[in-house]
Formats: sequence, structure tokens, C-alpha cells
Amino acid sequence: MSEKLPPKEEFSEWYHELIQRAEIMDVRYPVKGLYVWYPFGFKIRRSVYSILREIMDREHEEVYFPALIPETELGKEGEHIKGFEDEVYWVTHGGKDELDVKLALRPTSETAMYPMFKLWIRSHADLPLKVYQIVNTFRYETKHTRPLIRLREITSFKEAHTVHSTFEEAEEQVKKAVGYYKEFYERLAIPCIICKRPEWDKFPGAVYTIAFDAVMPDGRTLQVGTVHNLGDNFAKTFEITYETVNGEHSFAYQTCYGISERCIAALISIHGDDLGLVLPFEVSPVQIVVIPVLYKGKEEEVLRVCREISEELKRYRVFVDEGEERPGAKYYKWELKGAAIRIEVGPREVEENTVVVSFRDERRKFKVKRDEISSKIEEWAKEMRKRMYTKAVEEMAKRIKMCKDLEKLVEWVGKGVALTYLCRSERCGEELDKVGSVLGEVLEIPLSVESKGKCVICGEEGRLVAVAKTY
RNA sequence: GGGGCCGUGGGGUAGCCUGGUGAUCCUCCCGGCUUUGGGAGCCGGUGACCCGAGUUCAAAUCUCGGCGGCCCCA
Repeated sequence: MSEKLPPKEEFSEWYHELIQRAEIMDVRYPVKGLYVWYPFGFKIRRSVYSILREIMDREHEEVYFPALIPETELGKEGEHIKGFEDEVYWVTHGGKDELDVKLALRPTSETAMYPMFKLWIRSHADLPLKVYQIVNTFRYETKHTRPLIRLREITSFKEAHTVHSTFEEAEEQVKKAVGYYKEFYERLAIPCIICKRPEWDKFPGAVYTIAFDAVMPDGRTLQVGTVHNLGDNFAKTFEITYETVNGEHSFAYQTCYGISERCIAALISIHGDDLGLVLPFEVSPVQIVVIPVLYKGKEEEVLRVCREISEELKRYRVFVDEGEERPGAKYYKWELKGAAIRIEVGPREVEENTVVVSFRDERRKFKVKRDEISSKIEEWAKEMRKRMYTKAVEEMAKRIKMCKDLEKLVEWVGKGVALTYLCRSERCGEELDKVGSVLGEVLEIPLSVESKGKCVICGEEGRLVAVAKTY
């Protein structure tokens, strides 16, 4: 028997407790901002990232670049280094000797990759180049660190980097990347706001940045994905050129886009409830849990049926919980851990050739004929994902409010996301950014709203923007 | 950047103000008995005062420093 979780309304406490109790991360590692993946958490990571890999593998190749970047490369792109210099960890010594050239622990890998891209790319035939890697990155965060959300070591940064011969082609790639990320988050049943970040908040060195934001239960947003068009900024710095068909030399155009384990923070936070994790079937470490209801004298028969069911469903991640606890305790335990489908088998079910089934998101119980289970799983999984997505959109809608005047907006930001209109002037943008973070011009949002209106600051023609407190 | 609060078994806590008892309670964990259709009960057991210095006959308790955590404001 273990204690209840704090209610989800107390989001911060709920999140922190759940992360530990469900055995996702151990927060006790003795360095601030670094956390340990438990085996259970790591299984979630693995299935989430295998979706991401599957999507990436369609047109990218996986690579691995070193974690250490020489100061001379990291510092080459002026804007880029300005954006990261306060957060870089430096390796300054090799044993007792001080290094001639300090080595940075990658905060991101542009400056590790692009000097090599210069060597890899000679002619138009080498383009486009599309690669990705899933690696750890380091950032010396000074604000509150939080498991999966704000880390000093991001353990699971999926970063893709592409190189093209024209700006238009890079532009196309950005669109594709946005499409991939949409698909990824749809499979996790997580609705996102897709925005074009304002100038002052774009990726350092990029022409522009498109970002995916999830809305957390406390109304703050979590940036869970970014797509950058780098133009030829980095190509000029790192001399990435190619020979055209005509024999001329031209700078290449680049994009990069990334997703980190924040996607798992969103997954947990958006779907979870007062009892714990609710995970889509596809990513649940235990997709189906079978609970035997044992009575003295009838154990053997019930266990035999449970094991048969498990064998029949072995193409999924099934677990028969034969532990000593009573059934009720097991229900709570597997609800905490987000087992998607629960199957209960007791003497009654054995007698009738049925089982009791319960879905983690709904929690109602119903009887199913034993020989029908196997053929229904896919359908159940699909419906469950759909229900979860619909519910997530509804919850999101509750936390987003159209605020056409500034007073309302000021009042709402902090409780949730405000939608409003903003003209393109820098002054109005900065003014609005004082209220909360301007996420940028809204490109897509799973709600219906007018895309144009009057600027909330000056009253001129403006575009739809989102403003929120962010993680 | 500025301010405040707090570090006690694996987790959560009482004790600290006013120094001295076998360091409290819940939970987890281990062993046993008994039970099992939504967090069972009883018995027994393991396990802790963040680190360093100082004050003192005596420090979880007071002082200083370090490290770590949390919160508020900009």
C-alpha cells in the first residue's frame, strides 16, 4: 500500500511525485539538474523515441558527432555563441594539464557538425544532406531545474540537420519537418500550438524559428519542438559551399530541427490524472496487464488462464501480475504506471470463459468473451488514442482564451494562454512581451479563431499571436 | 540580479525557539502468520540528524562557512 498522489490541480507537486513514484526519473542524483532514468522511465523513452526514429528514418540518416566541441568552432558564428555562451560547460583540463584549446560540452551540435559538412559537401550531387542524431547536450541552467523539463544534461536531444542548394528547398524542408513533428505529437495524442517565434526569440543564428508548444495543466506552455530555417548564415560562417551544375561555387542553405525529452514531460503532464500516468497504448511500457483474482483452492486454474492469455497476446508488452498483493492494490499500482489495458481474471471469468477489461483513460469495467480479446486490441488502442487526443484538445481549449483588449490579457496570462492580435512593429511586440512571453504568430492551433484582427497595443492591423507564461 | 525559507532512516515528518530521555509518527523495505472481486490485518526486524569548523562538561538543537533543495520578486 502506498500513499495517494497529490491531486493534479497541484500540478508542480503532482508532477514531481509522479515522476518518482511511477519510477520514471530518480531525482536524487547528487548534481543539480541531472537526473537518472529508471528502467521503467527508460522504457517509455524508448518507445517514444522509436516513433521519432521511425519518422526520421523515412528521409534522414542517423549519425553521431562528438560531445566535445573546440572553443574555436563554437565561437565562429557570432549570433549563435551569443545565444549560448552563458550556458556552456567547459572542459579545461586533461588530467592535470590545462588544455590549449578549451572544449565545450555541446549545448547543441551545429558547430560540431558544420565543419564536417564543409568536408562532406563538394558538389550539388552531395545535396541534399539530411541527418539526425539522438544525443545528450549540456546547458548550465541557472533557473529552477525540473526533471525532463529544465535540465543541465538533456539526455535525449533528437536533432536533425539538413543542407540544401537553395533557400526554397530549405523552406520546403521546414514544412516537411513541421509535418513530421505534427505526426509525432498526434501519435502521442498531444495537441500543440504551432507558432513562428518573434525575432527576439528565434534560434541564435537562424533566419526564423517555428516552434511547437504544449499547454501544461497549470496554463504555462512547454516548448516541445523547434524547426529552424538557417538560411545561408551558418554556411557562410563554416564555408559550406558546393559546385553547381554550371561549375560555379555557391553557399548552401540549411535547416535544423529538434525535439528533446520534454516531449515525455508533456506526455505525462497532459494525459496523467490523480491516479498517475495515462499513456497511449503505443508507448506504455506495460500495454496490457493481467491481474489474477486468486481464491484459496482455485489459484492454479486462474493462473493458468492468465498465462494463456498472456501467451496469446505476446506480440504486445503484456505482464501477468502474480505478486502477493491483493487485486485492489494491483489495480492502483498499474494505474499509477499507466498500463493501457487491464484484464482481470477470477474464478467467475474462468467459469464463464470471459474476462473483465478496463481502459486506463476511462476506468470503466466491462466483460469480454475470452476468444475475442486478441482481435480487439488494435481497435481498442486506436480508440483510446483518439479519446485521449479529444480530451487533451478540450482541456487545452479551456486554458486558451481570446483576449482582444490588454487588460483582459494581462489578467489571463499566468492562468493560461492568451490569444490576441499584434502588428509587426517591434515596439508593440516588446510591449506585449512584458506581459508574458510572446510565443509568436500562430500558424496552427486545434481551435477555430480568426487569423486577423486589430493589434492589442496600437490598434493597427495585426496577426493572431499567442502569449503565455512559459517553462 | 534581489529577497526569504529549509536540509532528520529509501520517501514524508515530529523534536530545534528553551542544548542533556532509548530521536517521534506514517510509509516503503525484510521475515512470519493470515487474507485476496478497488489501496487487508496482526507479530517481529533493518534503517536517519547534509558537510566542515566553532561555542560548550555536553550540539539534530546555538554561531560561522560550504554544499544542496524550495519559494517569492525583477
